[in-house]
Amino acid sequence: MIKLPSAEEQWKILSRGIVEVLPQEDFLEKLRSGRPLRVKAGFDPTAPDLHVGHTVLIQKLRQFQQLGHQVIFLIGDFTALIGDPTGKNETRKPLSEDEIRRNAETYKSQVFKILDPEKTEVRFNSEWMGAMKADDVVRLAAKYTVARMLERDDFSKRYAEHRPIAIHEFLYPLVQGYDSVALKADVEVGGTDQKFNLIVGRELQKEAGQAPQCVMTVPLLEGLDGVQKMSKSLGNYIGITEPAAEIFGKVMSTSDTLMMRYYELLSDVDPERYEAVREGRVHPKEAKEALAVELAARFHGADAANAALENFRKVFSKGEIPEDVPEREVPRPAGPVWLPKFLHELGLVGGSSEGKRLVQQGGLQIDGVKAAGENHDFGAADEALLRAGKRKFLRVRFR
RNA sequence: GGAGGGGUUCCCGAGUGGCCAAAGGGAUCAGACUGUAAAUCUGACGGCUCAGCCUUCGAAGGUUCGAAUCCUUCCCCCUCCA
Repeated sequence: MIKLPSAEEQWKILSRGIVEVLPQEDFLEKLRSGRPLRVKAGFDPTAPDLHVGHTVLIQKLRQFQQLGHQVIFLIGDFTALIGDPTGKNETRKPLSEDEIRRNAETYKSQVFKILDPEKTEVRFNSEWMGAMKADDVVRLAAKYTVARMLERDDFSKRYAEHRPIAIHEFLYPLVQGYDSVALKADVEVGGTDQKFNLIVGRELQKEAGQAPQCVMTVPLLEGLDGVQKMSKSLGNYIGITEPAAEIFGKVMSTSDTLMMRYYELLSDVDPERYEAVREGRVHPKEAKEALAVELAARFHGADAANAALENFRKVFSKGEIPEDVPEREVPRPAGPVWLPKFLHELGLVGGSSEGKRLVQQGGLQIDGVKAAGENHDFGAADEALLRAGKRKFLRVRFR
């Protein structure tokens, strides 16, 4: 049996960066009991590509895990089968079982970059939900009232605005809550948007004669635009499977304000350093680079992260050419080429109109010189280095 | 079942017969400025063999010299009443 640190020590670690724990006293009591807690977090297998926004929660789970608690990684395959009706988005197509299984696998491989697979209990809620008969579902539905459902912010808002709420949307919180019953969860962690669903779990556990779980919420991470929450569909995310250089570049492109937020929610730096950054005692550029290295290293290792840093400095700080410029061989043109088309053929732009625009606006450099016109004669040169916009490089070799 | 509102270019959203590839905003891209920051400014922003041509305004037909705008049918979304 692992000896757990004192409740107070644990609290110090676990309370960092969270929004709230309900009820707090109860949570401390559970920590004091000294037994490993069953800590549940649910994931929807619809989006197999994790981004760093998801990792806020996963990092929290890791803390629990490192303290000796039992983390339960719940994959909501049953819920995914029904299809997710989240608010404004149009109803998603239900996934096939095969897709779900594949997604779940991808999920696991990504999550286990952070969590210890040996110590994580992976479960699927189809295990118990799939076995339910219609009458079981009715019984489950009977445990909650419409009025209480409408307490959910999202529902009440839509109800007030006369926007539709489909009946099955009511089932989501219920199913999620029932998962806690099935798993006998002591704690459930989720994003703030999950608060209502997490609380439903408490109610259902009480009904089932269990001690209700504590509910811990973590903030939703803002995406790269700094306003909306990070999500794949908004394209404002940093994916954890992205190449180190991409992760690095994306972190560097954040505003200073957003960087602070990322420090708060994603970084593992020690408290002194964190304070120094927060108080502006570290130059923002330097702080940002450090964060970019930290995140790139988390998913790709220190070597890749340092390489990304060096390459970044080289290209953007010193204006040099990156290490790994992709190359293409093309037949030597007979005379001057029309650049818009040429760029399109090389895949540097989406179409010749776009290429034309790029050239006109001075966004194209050939061997470090801004292209003067739409036609260019490469003459007898054996190769040329093209730079389209800020980040796209290509070396063409003529043969 | 009844009544009403609506589907416009990536998104929001103007546009009710020609001056409409379609206002405005957002997003995006490029340039300037920088710390590849943010903010700001400038420009671009359907496609193409690019002073021209082709394809767009839910779909298909029709009226007209001419339609996103008018008519017909159809599809889809939403609200209210029951």
